[in-house]
Amino acid sequence: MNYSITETSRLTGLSKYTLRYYEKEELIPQIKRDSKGYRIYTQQDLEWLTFLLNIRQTGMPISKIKKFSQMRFNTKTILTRRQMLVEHQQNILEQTRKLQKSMAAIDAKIARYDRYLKASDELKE
Amino acid sequence: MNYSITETSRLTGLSKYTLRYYEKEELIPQIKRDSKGYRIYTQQDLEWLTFLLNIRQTGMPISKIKKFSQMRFNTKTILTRRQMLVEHQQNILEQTRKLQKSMAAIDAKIARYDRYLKASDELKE
DNA sequence: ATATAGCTTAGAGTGCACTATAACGCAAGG
DNA sequence: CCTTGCGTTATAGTGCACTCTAAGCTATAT
Repeated sequence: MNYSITETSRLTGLSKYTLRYYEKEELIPQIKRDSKGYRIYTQQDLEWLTFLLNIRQTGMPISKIKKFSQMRFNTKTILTRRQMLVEHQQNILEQTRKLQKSMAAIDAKIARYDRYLKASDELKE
Repeated sequence: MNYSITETSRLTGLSKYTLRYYEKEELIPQIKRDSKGYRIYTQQDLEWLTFLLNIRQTGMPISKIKKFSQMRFNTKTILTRRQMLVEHQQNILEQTRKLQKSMAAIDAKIARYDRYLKASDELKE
């Protein structure tokens, strides 16, 4: 139920450096400490990190994630947070369109290569 | 049929700085010059830039685009180029999966918000 | 003729997101 | 008792992809 920074790093794929950096940058709350002052990540912290990772990996900048995270424990901010997420969904859709367009362009180029390869192959028969 | 750097910038959305940078970095060939030494982009240059933009915007690093571009006029490299593009398609598929996963996670969070908003709204009736 | 607006170059600066270093502390195992 | 192996902090460095500056050169418009 509780995890050290090493375990959390392994579970999330984020380096220890990054975990400390995210905490300093207020992307995650101040993590609880044990008697030695070591960080103890809870299940809730892990879930939060997992969500952050999703939005981070799809391009939400640190600065926005920071704003979003700072509103986390204030229910008055729910509409604002909702709006931020809706905007990020628009962003994701835009990225998806770019990926599709790029995929199609590459398909076309590969098809051209294959026609060339087939044609030069036939010369050898 | 031919374009100045300003027109090319407008047509591609790349800044003039970036166009010169791409040329210096060999992502595009040495562009033809007019009597004044100004760059003249041909239709073919534009098409190449459009393709580069597609793969760049989907995350292919400059270093790889450079390798790819340098092979462009050598038909012996077609299989290598083909392989690079296939690998980039794998990359695009992976990105697509991440976008979908993130989209689903955001959907779920928005649904949570909406349940909260609905519940607190009902208290006011 | 001179201001404006375009172009050139080499090289410096920026912003982002990490990533690493230095210098240190503690506590359990051989 | 001291090495290993965690942890801490503040701060510096890295890599990428631009982005801009400085200094200068034309050609056309007023």
